[in-house]
Amino acid sequence: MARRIGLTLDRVLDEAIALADAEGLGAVTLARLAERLGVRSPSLYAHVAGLDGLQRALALHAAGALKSALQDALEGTSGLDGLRSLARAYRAFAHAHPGLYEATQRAVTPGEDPELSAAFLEVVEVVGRPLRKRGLTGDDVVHAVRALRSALHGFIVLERAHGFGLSASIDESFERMVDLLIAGLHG
Amino acid sequence: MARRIGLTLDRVLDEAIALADAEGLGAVTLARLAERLGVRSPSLYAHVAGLDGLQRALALHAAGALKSALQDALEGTSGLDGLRSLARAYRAFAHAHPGLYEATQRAVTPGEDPELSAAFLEVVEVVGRPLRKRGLTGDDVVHAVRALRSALHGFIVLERAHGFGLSASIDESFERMVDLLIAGLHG
DNA sequence: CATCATGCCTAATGCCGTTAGACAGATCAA
DNA sequence: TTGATCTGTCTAACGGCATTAGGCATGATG
Repeated sequence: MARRIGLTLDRVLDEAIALADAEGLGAVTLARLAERLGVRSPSLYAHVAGLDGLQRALALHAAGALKSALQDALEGTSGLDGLRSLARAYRAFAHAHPGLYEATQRAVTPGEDPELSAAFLEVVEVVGRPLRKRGLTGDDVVHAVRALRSALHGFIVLERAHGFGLSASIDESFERMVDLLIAGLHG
Repeated sequence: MARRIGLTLDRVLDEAIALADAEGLGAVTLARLAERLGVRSPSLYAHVAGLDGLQRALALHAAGALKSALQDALEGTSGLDGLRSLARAYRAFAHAHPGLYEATQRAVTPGEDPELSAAFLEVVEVVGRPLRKRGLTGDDVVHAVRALRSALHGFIVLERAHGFGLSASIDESFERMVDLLIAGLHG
């Protein structure tokens, strides 16, 4: 009976990512994933620590992907351009990989899972880079990064939840918000 | 056998709210709710249209409660004070009623459920009030409200998910972000 | 060729939401 | 008071989900 399918953590993760991006993180269930992989759901436990482990792996992968996207956006820019480019890349990533971006929101209580915490921290560090370049230091950076992340993340969440009912252009709203942030963040 | 418990939509909702605020919206299941109410879960269907209906009712209630809180915060303020008071009230509501605030995030696809859409729109309208008072009109109000909501909502979500790892004061981060927004929003 | 580890399987458990249908108690008409 | 009807709760049952235990064939290893 159909043994040794050749399942692999990477295969499983790839399929999970595809499913998450196509139908949302909530659609990523072990049962559906197994079906897509031509396997029974208990078989997945050989590669992943249950649903929770899968979601954690997704979050880890998502953090790395987001970090890369932001780094790329910063490449060859300077100062204000960098901040704007970063903001656009952030939203572009969320649009291109909605499920992965969702995975980024996984709550991680302080003590547990230092690896995931570190991965998230690396993303935060990249966001802070253009701010430090502009001369911010110490807690000023932290506060500024928090404001930036809040605005970007909030915008994306509201946008995806169809929270912007009125008819004005959402793209323009985003650009204006970024203008506002850049201006306020010592521009 | 134990008939006519006297269950009521309000009783059900109150218990659901208590559960949501105590353990998060995800903990609000028909099974647990029924147990708390001393009833079997199918009995809830006489009062609520399944889990989805319950969540919708929670969202509706939450929108009303948030709107009231924001209106109260605006009472007797003017201009800049109003905006700051509103922002603080927004976060205070999310802290005091985490489950209810979570219910506020229910995604509602444009066409369906006009009643819920209208309820959410009323909250948005209150947020826009101090901006209109300061002379903003037309799309300027819409864009400004979107920026404001994004920042406030994003901050709250990140805060609750323990997304602010570093040690700087979260309260100060919030005040600074509000400063930034007020300054940028034509202050 | 014999052994063993591994990757997949089936079976079973328990939780969940949901539906169908029975029934007791309240309400109301006569 | 009696009897019919309505309604809120119940039990039973189904299907989907995650998860665990245990079996077994295949591939790797000596």
